[in-house]
Amino acid sequence: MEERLLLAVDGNSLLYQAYHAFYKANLTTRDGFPTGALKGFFTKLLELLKREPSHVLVAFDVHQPTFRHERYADYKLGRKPPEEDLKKQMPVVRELLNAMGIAVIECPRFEADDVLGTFARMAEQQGMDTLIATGDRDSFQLITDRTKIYYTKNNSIVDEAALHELYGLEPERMKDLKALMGDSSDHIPGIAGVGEKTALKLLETYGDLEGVLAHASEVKGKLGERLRDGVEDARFSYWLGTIATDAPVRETLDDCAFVPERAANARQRFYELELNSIAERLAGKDEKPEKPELSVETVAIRDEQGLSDALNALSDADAIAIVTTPTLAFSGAPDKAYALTAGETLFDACMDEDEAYRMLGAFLLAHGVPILTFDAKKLYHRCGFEADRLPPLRFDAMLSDYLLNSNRPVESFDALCRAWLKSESGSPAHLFALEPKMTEAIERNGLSALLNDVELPLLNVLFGMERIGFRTDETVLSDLHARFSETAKTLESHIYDLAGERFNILSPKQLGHILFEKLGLPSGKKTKTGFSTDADTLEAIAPLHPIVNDVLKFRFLTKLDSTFVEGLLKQRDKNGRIHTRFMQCVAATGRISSAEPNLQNIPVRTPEGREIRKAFVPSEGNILVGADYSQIELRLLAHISGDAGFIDAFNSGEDVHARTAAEVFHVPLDKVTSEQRSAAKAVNFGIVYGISDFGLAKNLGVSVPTASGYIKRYFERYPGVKAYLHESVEQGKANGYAQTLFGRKRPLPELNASNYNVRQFGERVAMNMPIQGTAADLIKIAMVRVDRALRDGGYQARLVLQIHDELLVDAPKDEAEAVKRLMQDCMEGVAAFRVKLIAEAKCGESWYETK
DNA sequence: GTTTTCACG
DNA sequence: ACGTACGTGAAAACC
Repeated sequence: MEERLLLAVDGNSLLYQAYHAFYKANLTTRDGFPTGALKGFFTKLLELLKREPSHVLVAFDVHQPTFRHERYADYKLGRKPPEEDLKKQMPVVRELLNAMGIAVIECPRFEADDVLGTFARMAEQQGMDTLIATGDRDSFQLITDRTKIYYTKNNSIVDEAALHELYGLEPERMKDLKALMGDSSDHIPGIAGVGEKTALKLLETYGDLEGVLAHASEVKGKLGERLRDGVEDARFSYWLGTIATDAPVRETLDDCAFVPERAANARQRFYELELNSIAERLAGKDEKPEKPELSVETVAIRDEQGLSDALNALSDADAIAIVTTPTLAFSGAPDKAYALTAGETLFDACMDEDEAYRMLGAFLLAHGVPILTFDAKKLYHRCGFEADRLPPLRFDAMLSDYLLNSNRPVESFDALCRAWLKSESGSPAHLFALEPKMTEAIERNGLSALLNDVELPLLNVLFGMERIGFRTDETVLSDLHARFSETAKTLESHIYDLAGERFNILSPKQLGHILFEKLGLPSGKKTKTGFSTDADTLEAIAPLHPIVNDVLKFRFLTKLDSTFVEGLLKQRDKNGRIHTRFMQCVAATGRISSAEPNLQNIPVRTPEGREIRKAFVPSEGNILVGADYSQIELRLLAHISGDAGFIDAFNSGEDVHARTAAEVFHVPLDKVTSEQRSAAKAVNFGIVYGISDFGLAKNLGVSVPTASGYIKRYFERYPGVKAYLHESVEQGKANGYAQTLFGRKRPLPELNASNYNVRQFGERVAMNMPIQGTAADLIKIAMVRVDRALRDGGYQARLVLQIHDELLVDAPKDEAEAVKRLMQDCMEGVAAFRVKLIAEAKCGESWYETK
């Protein structure tokens, strides 16, 4: 007959032991969920399962008073509640056991060892052997010829013979031993003054407890006295120390039947808990485990000592991988990581994060160790680095991902890991796996130069610009605020008078109601929620009612005031400087964007708005130097299309829009009217945006056929441009992406859309991206060169702002002229095209003056 | 959280 | 017959 074995595990005992064994390892998941006890528990359990038991059960105490409590209220009062993070793991143990198909047995009012005893006897009656796994010596009383103890404290098997060797006692007499000596940890009193030695001696002499008590009068001296006084205590202790073998359990042995194949069901859950070593051991014999790319163990850092230990452990690492979300975490090797645990977990003893970054930063600079990270610029800020002393950056996953798919703005490191690895969590250790994968993709797509020579150096430049900030003049801003808000207030009451009631002018809904319903003005286009009230619509009806211009003016002034004046005042630091964030991985074309605040949309087109630029001033004793490219996108269009006529239009050195007008309208250059020039300018821009007659008509305020005629004549005059635009779309369709001269790519999934409008959009993107994107590449390269030239030349001057085709440098006055020339040279010399690149530079006491 | 409007290139 | 310029970010209203 087949050998049958019951493995009965004391869940509480094993879990406590596992918890304390792994406590020092600070094992957690990436999110900070503690997993040390789980790891210890299941490692041991798996070891036990190697004995191939036919039946397995894990018994737990029920968190209710046991029947012994009821009679002895003080019993075990001294026992501490489980620590917080052990508590968190308790339900997970049950969940995992259930997933493995292992019986979890609890018996109300009985303890785990009572359940073990009960099942051991049940097994014996069925002729089965039992192995009880526990770290509790009390269980030794359960030993029989069929029941052995696996003593987890020293991994030994205790059977009758072993027990005899240890104590010289039969299993049954273990209860007697305890009744005499007591057990402080279990609050079993025993007989005062009787320890293990004495108790063993007494039992040797008199056989059992009753024998000892019966002969107490024969014992001389102090000991005899104690025995006689302790009869009650001893008998009560005997009762307390007796493990039940008849607990009213509902489960039967059949419920404990164990099917090893079923245990593999829990594998996924173990992976989720990042207990990969256990998950792998659970794999069935034949099947290949569906293993994540990496198996990482995360060590929690709770305090400065922990951090400094972790850093010490990495002092010889070749590279350090760092992520900053959800908390700081780093790694020196693919299989191990360290993470600051969030404050609410684990005793609330999380160290101050800023201090952690300072310590990490100091370590990185001291060791000069290359780093791998996700968003290095953010990391530099958090570490408090200076732009002239940065650690070597080996890999920035955010930048690489952006170059590989500019259509998909990078949301998070977690999302990136999900996309590139089969991993649920964003462990810093995963960067070691991402680097080769993404670098290979970068190389395969011809993006290495763009990454290494443009984006990575630019990252440092942008960091410096963000860190230094742009000085602002509070007086200018508060004066403007006073002016704008006062004028707005006057307009507001004027509007209320004209409307005959008060309402929220800024609410399109309420404004629409007043204008189009109450005043009966003709409504133009509609939005999905109602009447449109945008500037175009209102300008069209302005002559019909005086309220309209007031509304436009009111909206204009409140926009300037709230978005810019007030917005900027809120963002000034204690030195009056504004630190924008340059977003390097947002725009699909490769441009940089600016946020919090956006310094790339400070007004310039209107006189009132332009005033705001007077608030942007150089540092004390300095001057601002501004330099901007002239018509860079159109020049690129000329170069890329190779259209001889268009190239001539630029190289003639004349006003390109006027020149275009002359050619398209067949008039001498000096006879071009301002309307003709505007039309030509609009067509030029339209080309860059991916022309459509409708869009041009709308922009110029002419009929669609008229606009269509302009485009037709433009293409007749510049056939190379027309061919280029056609070619761009064809290339886009063939490749699935558009690209710049420097190889930057933008995927064009829109070209395959079933929706006509989406496809049209894709075509315009295909036409626009190479131009806008190449211009973005050019100024990025120019920025790297300007920054390098300033540093290499020993200048104090520093870049402070980029606005797509314009750069601003904050320079000491005595450097102004040199910096001006340097900027112009760097910008114009960034590439040699068939059309010369022109950059114009100008100094000023404020940004207002540098135009 | 989404929509509308509008500032810039 | 369709509904349209390209690329951004921020404030306020609205739901």
